[in-house]
Amino acid sequence: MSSANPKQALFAQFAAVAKALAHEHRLELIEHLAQGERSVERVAELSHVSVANASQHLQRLRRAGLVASRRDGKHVLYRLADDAVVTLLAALRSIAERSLGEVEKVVSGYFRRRDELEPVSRADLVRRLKDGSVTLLDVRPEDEFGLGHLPDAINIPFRELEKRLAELPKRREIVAYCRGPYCVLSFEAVAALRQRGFKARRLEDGLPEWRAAGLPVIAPAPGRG
Amino acid sequence: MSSANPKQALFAQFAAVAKALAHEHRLELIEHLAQGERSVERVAELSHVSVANASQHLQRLRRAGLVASRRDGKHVLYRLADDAVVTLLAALRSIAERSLGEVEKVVSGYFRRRDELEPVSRADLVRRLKDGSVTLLDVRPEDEFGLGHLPDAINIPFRELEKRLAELPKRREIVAYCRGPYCVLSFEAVAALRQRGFKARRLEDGLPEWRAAGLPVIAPAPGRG
DNA sequence: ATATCGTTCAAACGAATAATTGAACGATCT
DNA sequence: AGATCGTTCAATTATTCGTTTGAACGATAT
Repeated sequence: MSSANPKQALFAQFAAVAKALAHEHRLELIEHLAQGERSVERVAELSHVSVANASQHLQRLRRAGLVASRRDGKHVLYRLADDAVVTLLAALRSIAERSLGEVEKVVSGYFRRRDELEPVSRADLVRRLKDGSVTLLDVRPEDEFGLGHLPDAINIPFRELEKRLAELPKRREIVAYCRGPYCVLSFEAVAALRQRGFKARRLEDGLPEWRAAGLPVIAPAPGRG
Repeated sequence: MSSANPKQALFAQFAAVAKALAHEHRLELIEHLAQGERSVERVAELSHVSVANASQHLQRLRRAGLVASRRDGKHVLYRLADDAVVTLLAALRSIAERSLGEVEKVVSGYFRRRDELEPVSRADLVRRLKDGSVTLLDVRPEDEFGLGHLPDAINIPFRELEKRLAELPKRREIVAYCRGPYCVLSFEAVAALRQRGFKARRLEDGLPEWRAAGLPVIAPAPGRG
């Protein structure tokens, strides 16, 4: 009987955050911002929406406290306000995966034979990096690598992978990672590497999850900040 | 370049779950269902909405895979589809607390002097229960206790607390819990008990969080199921 | 200053969502 | 069968949300 009014206010605030997440474009914007700071124009382009539209969605996210922004010359750079946002997205994903059969289908259909590729967990990777028994490969585009990457990772964007196979060890196991659980780059990379006779596996997570877990990330050189 | 279409579908599914959460009434309905199975009429009453309205909200939640329902005679009983829903709500709460200043104010204002009451963590409680050094007190209404409660807990609804102080130990520490982090019952109970000279603290979480963590819960007698 | 470029604002329209009402449905009891 | 009670459905209205358009703003660069 006690908590009528303030409780309402509380739920209203929680709902405000949920509302901010409740649009596919905004979720995609967040995923891109999870890779690092981005200008409005850039995320608009990555998400295939108009600049004006992206701008409004980003402002909505900012009002909800999910992202923050700063000005850098002509550009306004947006970023996640908090790594906990990645955790929230992971929880959302977990529910969607568990309860919605369709997602399962999409995942297992498009991200083919997911299990066959035996993903490596974060904890495993940490161990293997310590004893030096793996080579860590970041297959994202060069600019995203520049915005932050895992320690000891080498960067060969997926598109250049075939040309640059010589840079990779033939015997040692290779662990590839990219943006996150639903980014296809590392799937494709592992498949390609295996076909060429390399020993390759995927990291289960991407950079944002790694960072959200509090593990060290090589930050960008503080150039234009 | 690779993941245009299926990615969209994925984000659309995630957004569907977020949309289901994006209404304060639905969040409140979920909180009540987190206590255990409830009829439409009952959650409508608890949430102060009309039955028809609650029914529609509940169906929306069901479509999103967040809750499930079954028929029991005249009644339709709803429950959470998955304990992971509690985890998702916790993530939502954590973001809202961190990023929205207003929630902080509400919390520290209404749930007064939260820190002074030194909440007990789940892990702590498990340890203390093992060595038998605490009495565990459930201050929720009797019917909610009946729908599920922590092992070894005794039930004294908050409204009866003053009348039934004799049932509580004077020396041993008492740990009180209720519905969850934003339920006031345990705050009030601890304050009241301390004023009477009892040694009392709050459990940090409520029943739903306990259950979601995979810890054992005394289930209701399978009477009308 | 003027031009240019990235971002935001304001207005407008169509689409989706929420709450209310009263009727319909389903199960139980007499 | 008929009555009753809890739940759902269908239709309505008010409100909110999403996208587009074109203008306005702010920070360079010439």
